[in-house]
This record gives sequence, structure tokens and C-alpha cells, in this order.
Amino acid sequence: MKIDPNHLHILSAIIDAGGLSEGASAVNKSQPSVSRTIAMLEARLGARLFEKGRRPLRPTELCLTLAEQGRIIAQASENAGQAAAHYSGGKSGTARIAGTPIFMDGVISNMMASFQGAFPDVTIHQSYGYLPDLAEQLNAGNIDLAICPVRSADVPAGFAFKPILRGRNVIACAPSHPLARMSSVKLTDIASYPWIAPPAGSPLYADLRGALASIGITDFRVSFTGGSLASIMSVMAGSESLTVLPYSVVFMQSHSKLVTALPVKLTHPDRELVFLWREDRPVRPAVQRFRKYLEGEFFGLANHIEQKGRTAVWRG
Amino acid sequence: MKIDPNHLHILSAIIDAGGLSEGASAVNKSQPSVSRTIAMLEARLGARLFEKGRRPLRPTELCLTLAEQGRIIAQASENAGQAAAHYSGGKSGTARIAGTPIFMDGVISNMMASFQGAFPDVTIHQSYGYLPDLAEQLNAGNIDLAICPVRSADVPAGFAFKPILRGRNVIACAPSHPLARMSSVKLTDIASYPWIAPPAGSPLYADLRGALASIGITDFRVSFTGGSLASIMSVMAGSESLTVLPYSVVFMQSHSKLVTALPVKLTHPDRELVFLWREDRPVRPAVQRFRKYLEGEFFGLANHIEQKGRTAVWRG
DNA sequence: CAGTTAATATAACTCTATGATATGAAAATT
DNA sequence: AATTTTCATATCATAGAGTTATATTAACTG
Repeated sequence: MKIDPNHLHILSAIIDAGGLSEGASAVNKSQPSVSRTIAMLEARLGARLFEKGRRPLRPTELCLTLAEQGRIIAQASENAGQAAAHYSGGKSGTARIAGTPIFMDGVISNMMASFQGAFPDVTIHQSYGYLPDLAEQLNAGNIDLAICPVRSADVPAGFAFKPILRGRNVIACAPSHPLARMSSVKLTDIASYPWIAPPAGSPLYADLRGALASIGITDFRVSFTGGSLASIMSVMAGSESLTVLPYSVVFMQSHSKLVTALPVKLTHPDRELVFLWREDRPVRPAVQRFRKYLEGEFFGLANHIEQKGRTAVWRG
Repeated sequence: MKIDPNHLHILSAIIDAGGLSEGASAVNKSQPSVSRTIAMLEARLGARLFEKGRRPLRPTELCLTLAEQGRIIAQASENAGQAAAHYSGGKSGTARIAGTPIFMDGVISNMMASFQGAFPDVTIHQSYGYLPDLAEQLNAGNIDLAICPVRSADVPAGFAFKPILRGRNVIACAPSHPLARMSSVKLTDIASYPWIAPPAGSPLYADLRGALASIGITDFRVSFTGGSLASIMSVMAGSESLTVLPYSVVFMQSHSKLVTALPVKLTHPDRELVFLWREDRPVRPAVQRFRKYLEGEFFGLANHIEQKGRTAVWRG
């Protein structure tokens, strides 16, 4: 015997509300509607659900048994509605994000942590890559959102993008570095220290060459290359090496007292940090919410950077 | 967001069956039907449930969440159907039965025990009473079925009844009783022993007087009166008292070695043991099944009684 | 890389179930 | 007995769900 889940739901509503009319309004239906529903159910079951001719409607034992299941159904339906609303509001779901390693580790990871605090039901899958790879992953549908520094003109066709931070590179070193205590840094001072080169293929590597060229340094010694942000930081802390990093990364990591920026004005790279996604694909709510969250974080970050950078870094 | 439980059920069926067409047949619907249902659901939710343009239908994470609830709903619905079928088949539910104490304790209780073994989900409420009280309880709807000895003509109006056993009383005593070893019992022997009188008001009490009168005994000494079957049996076992009991009771209790019937032929009472119920009230399946079960048991019992009684009791 | 196959989507139409309002009937209460 | 409360019934409109037939399209195959 197949019983319509809706009917069971109505049944439980009647029992719980303690009356046919009350039950009807509990499920947003009219009293005649549920009355007929019950009558049909009784006919199909071949058994009474309520004792005949008793005015405070008295449920049969079968009725109570079925109402029990109805309650389960109501709950499940409610849960489903909640889940859908949650999902549509971006409060649950999955966001798959990828970006260049230094930014992901140095900036985004912090923001992901606070996002997770606010939206614990959103699962974030993080991975790394540079522009060509990121574009490919987006095309394959393996990730939802990419974050990387790129020239607007270089954005491949078919992608939507949104700039979130202007590129601003600085020369970074350990706070204990001899140059870090000087109020102004001369180019000749810089030239004598070894350099940590970012991973080959990363935009930062090109930035390093460009930035040094802009201040007249064309010949420099590389003491360490490759590695993640964590290894760069470690090497920097234990040596007198210098490197070029986005100021946003230095800023976010400054609390760790492992890195500081030298007051040297480099020419800014012509790239911007942008969000990239496929414009033809629907954006899942969780991804949308995650992106909006990051945009907000980056907005605040950009202000802080402008403020502090002007006084502490670009004063020269 | 309110979601139709049926849709969730369909969703889970699709997931579990591993395809839209398979899912459709799993819920006894056509493929286009469920296809459209899914399309409508997606429209209402404003989110995809299956990834677009993938042929082995690939469910979205939201879809899986909702399908989970759908599975719960399917299960509940199934349970309800089972419960209804069980109930309609009389395999679950409640049967409220009442009868005269001696019969209930001496005969029915055994049958109830085996019935419970066969139908453990049927709840039996048992109570005691004599005809006037039983009729009242039936009228009030407090019990579903009464069992008591009654003359057909005495059945009150509005009641249906079904005879299940002809009245056959015997003189009962302990197996250790001096008379129990005699192959034929003379009236003068009987006259010298004390009697246990059944509860006043019970049909058996009248039977006792009538039975003894039929064999010429009008003056007898009552050593014990009232009490339940258990107390009568106890008193009988510890004394040389005699009593009158329905042979069915003696027969059913004979395994206990506490009681036996004397080979004395009493005139049978003009009452029969009958089922009584209100003919205007619907009979719940559990009650129906219980009554049918008892009828079967009594049919077998009647045969055994005829057989054994003829050789062991009424041989005189 | 056509061509085939299998699976899903769409179209067109029917019909049942459900919705609402108005109203009748009956139990419970006063 | 009158009144109130509560449930049942009648009638009609309509959305949803069912069907079959057919178009589309992803995946497979040689």
C-alpha cells in the first residue's frame, strides 16, 4: 500500500495541532481541503483514521502510527528546505579556489580562515597554479575561482575577471637585517646582499628582475630560489638575503615579525591581482559568497596598505 | 522554501537507481514525468540539481543533500504503508476482550499466549465481567469482544454473537481425591464431600445447583466460595473438596495435574460459550483476527473434548 | 570523425488531485 | 432548546502530474 507522503504530513499536522482546522492552517491549507484528504485516505486504507462522530477529533491507533511517519516526513521536508535555503544563500556548499602560491599562502589563507569561522558549512578546496594552469583548470571545471596577478589585457577570452588589488611590490628582508634599521636605503647598500628568487615561472620572478632594473640593479646574486612562501620566509629570517614580495604579503605577515619591507620605492608592476572565473558558467552561491567575502577583505586590506605603505615604505 | 516530499523521494530514487529513466521506473512513473519534475524543482530552487550536459547524470552537492532527505521520506512512506497493511491484515493493533473469570483464566489465557506468539504486534487488553457488565462495556465501546456463556435467547438486542462451545460441566476434584481413583462414582459417595462454590453471580454458581439437583443432590456443604480459578484450584488441590467446572477448563488445566474430572454424567447446561460484539460497530482487523484465531482454537478444543470426554468422563 | 546508440529533454494533451468558497450537519456546550 | 464549535459536503477552477510521441544530445565505436 503506497501512501502519499503529503497525506502523512497532513495527518501529523492534524494530530499535533489538535484539530482539523488547526491542522489545516498549520500546513497552509483550507479546512475542507484537509477534511477531504483525510476522507480519501480513509477510503484507500479501508480503515478509519478518526473515530466516527466524536467532535474533539479522536485519532485511531493506526492514525497515530501513520502520524508518526508523517512527523518524520515533515521534518525531512523541513530539513531539505533549510538546506536549500542555506545553499542558495551561499552558507553551505563548496568553493574550489586556486591561485599563485605566494598570494594563496601569504594573503588568502588568512582570509579563508576567517571565512570558515563565519561560514563553517562551506567547504573550501584550495590548490595552486599560475595563469595558464589556472585558466585550464577553470575551463575543465575543476575550480570555480582563480586568484592571480594578471594584466587586464592578458585575461583569456571567455573569462570574467574582477581586479581586487593593485600590484605593489617591495623589497623584503628579515626585521633583523642591517638595512631594516636604516631610515633611508641607498642602492649601493642593496647591491651587496644576496637575493632569494621566487619560484621560476611565477610572475614575481619577472617582477624581481624588473624591479631591480628599475632601480639600476641588473646584476645580482641569487642565493636561494624556488620554494613556497614558508621556505622563503625561513631563509630570509636566517640570513641577510633580500627578496621582492607583494606588499600585501609583507603586510599580512608582518605580525609574525619575520619580515619587513625596506623603504625603497620600486616601480609598480603593471599587473593587478584579480579574480578570474568562466563567465559562461553558473556561479554557485557558496562561491559567490566566498568571492564577495574576499572582495570585502581585500577592500579593507587595500586601504590599510595605502595608509601604512605611504608612511612606512614609500616615504623615500 | 517549501519542497514537496514527493519530489525529494523522486530525487533519491534517481540517485539510488543511478539514472533518470531507472529512477522513474523505481517510482513507477514515466521518464518524461520525472524529467519535468526535476526541471521544475531546479527552477524553484534556482539551482541545478544535476550538472548540465553530462550524460551519466551527475548530481550536484545540493542534490545529494536533498536526496538524503528524500531517502528518509521514502523510508517513512514505506513504513507507513507497511504499518497500514499490517494493521489491515490484523497483524497489529489492539483487541480489547473481556469475559467470565473462570473461562478467561482457564481457557482463553492459554490461547491468548499462543496468539501473542504468532502476532506479537497485537496488543490485547483483557478484563473480566459477567453478561450484564460485558454488554454495558461493549455498548460503551470500552471493549471489542466479550466471551461468556449465554442462552441464545438471552443475547441482548443490538449484539452479534457466535457460539463457540457447547456447555459441558463436570464435577472436578484433585487427582489425589479418593473418588478420582474409582472407576465409577456413586451419588452417595459424592454427597459426603464439601463443595467449592464458584463466585456468586457467575453462571457456574447456578450450574452447580442445577447439576447437583440433576443427580439428586439438593443439600450440600459449601467449604469455600468466590475467588478466581487459581484459588479454586489451590483449595481443591489441598483438600477433598469438589466443584463444578466447565469440562473445557478441566481439560485445558489437566496438564497441571492439579485437577481431574469425575466420571459422573451431569445434565449439560442450556447455555453456550459465545463471542459477543456490537453488530453496528466496525470490527477492527486485529479484533477480527483475534476472534478468528480463538474460533480455530475452540474448534480444535471442542473435538478433543468430545473425544476424550466420551471415554474418560461420560463413560458412566 | 562521422555514424550509432543510449539517455534525457521537450511537446502536446488529458485528467486527477487539490485549491477555494459557500454551506450543510452534527456534536458539545450553555 | 438554543447556540457555538467543529467537521463534512458541494461545486467549480486550475495547477500539477500523468501519458505518448518525438526531438536533442552526450558518449561510444569502428
